[in-house]
Amino acid sequence: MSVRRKYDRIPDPMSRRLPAYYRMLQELEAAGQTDISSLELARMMNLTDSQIRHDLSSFGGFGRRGLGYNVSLLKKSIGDIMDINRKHRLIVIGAGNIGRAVAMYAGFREAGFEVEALFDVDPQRIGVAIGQAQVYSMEELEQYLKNNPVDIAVLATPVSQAQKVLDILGALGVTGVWNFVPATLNAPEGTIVFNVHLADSLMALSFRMHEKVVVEKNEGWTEA
Amino acid sequence: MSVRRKYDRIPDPMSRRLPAYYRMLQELEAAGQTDISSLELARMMNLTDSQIRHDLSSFGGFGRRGLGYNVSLLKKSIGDIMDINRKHRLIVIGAGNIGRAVAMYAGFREAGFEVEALFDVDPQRIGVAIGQAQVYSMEELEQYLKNNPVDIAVLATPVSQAQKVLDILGALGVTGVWNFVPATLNAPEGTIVFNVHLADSLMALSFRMHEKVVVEKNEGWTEA
DNA sequence: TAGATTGTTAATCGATTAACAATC
DNA sequence: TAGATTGTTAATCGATTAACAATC
Repeated sequence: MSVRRKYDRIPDPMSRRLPAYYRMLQELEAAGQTDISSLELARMMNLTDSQIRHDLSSFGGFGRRGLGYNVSLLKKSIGDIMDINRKHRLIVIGAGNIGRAVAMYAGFREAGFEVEALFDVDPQRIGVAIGQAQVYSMEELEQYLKNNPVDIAVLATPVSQAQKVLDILGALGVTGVWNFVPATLNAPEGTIVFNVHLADSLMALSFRMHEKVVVEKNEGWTEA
Repeated sequence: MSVRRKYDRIPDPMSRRLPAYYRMLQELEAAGQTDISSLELARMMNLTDSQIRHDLSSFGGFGRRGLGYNVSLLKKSIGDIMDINRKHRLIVIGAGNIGRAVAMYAGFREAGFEVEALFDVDPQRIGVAIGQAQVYSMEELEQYLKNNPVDIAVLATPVSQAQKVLDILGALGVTGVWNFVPATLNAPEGTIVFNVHLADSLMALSFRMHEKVVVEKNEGWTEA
């Protein structure tokens, strides 16, 4: 791939915007829009046009001066950057509520992220089919990974087991972990862990709701 | 509450750290640690001690010079700031995979976020019990909200229905929405919407995994 | 008291925005 | 060509880090 990059590592705020660009371009493509300017896109996404041009040009110019960006081409390019224009194979560790919901959520499959197997220690869960996949015993994990290389493991165990399982995954060569366990984990060398702390976002919502009320009730600083 | 605040609106990066502080303090409290310095906390959370002191002092000094911070007091204070030291009543709109998983996830209930009802249009789902709650018809939503004021609505409908339902929620006076629908929605006036785009974080993980490989294979810039 | 560690201000760093030449 | 809009550099803004006086 010949994408120009101006950073050693893309800044985090910018990497968070990439999926948002992609989603918006998907919507535009579905709506049949073929071209878009940075200004239009900015209005729809609550960003500035300047920021959009800055972001996109840092990957190397997907637009045409005077004409704007081609929706399909830009979507394809951003997809390449994120490496999502191919199938990803996932396994899920822990077949509880969260693990099952991830395995059954059709949206991921549509986006090319396919859950191929789940693993659990509970004999009640082993052998059960969840969506397109099946629950295996944790004891089968090592053999499974030898026969079926996976791209990403979804971590959805109880908190008490999470670090141990993460270490095992790292030792077995899994390089990407999508972690739903609300614990502070140490990533094994060579493994990237992306944390989804659902309760955190719920707290953040509570905080903003509360803050809003305080600000409305009492303009200016609240001094101790 | 007499929390000192130095900002009109707490900066977003800082508001993201508040739940992380809270979670870490919970772990420390559970482990029986009574006091902690900004330096220790920084090491455990991969932050700088300076940032921690800066963050905490902006809410108004919970520490004691020479001694550090009291774990329980700090946890309580941050809980007050986020307004999570009380029960929150939730309803879930859409009793599909995600809606059901949220309703059944014990972690939220333990943190004081209680799902009291779900709503759906599918007659097959109506009347079914999910965790501690029950699925009602969407037609019952308005009456339900009149009788049972809720703090937060979880939006987990199909994409096609999301904006319509969000507008209804706004009109019925719901001030906080925790949105799991992967669409770009317009928040009704007076309603705070917190978006959880699960697919986005999966794409972000894919991006970082891909970026890492590129960087390792080829130091320096890749020019077009 | 001496040592430790906070709270706070100033310095630095990095991300966003503004401006405009390049060019379709 | 004239108008539009990108790509890119410079200016600004905001967040993080450093430094150290205050004080437990």
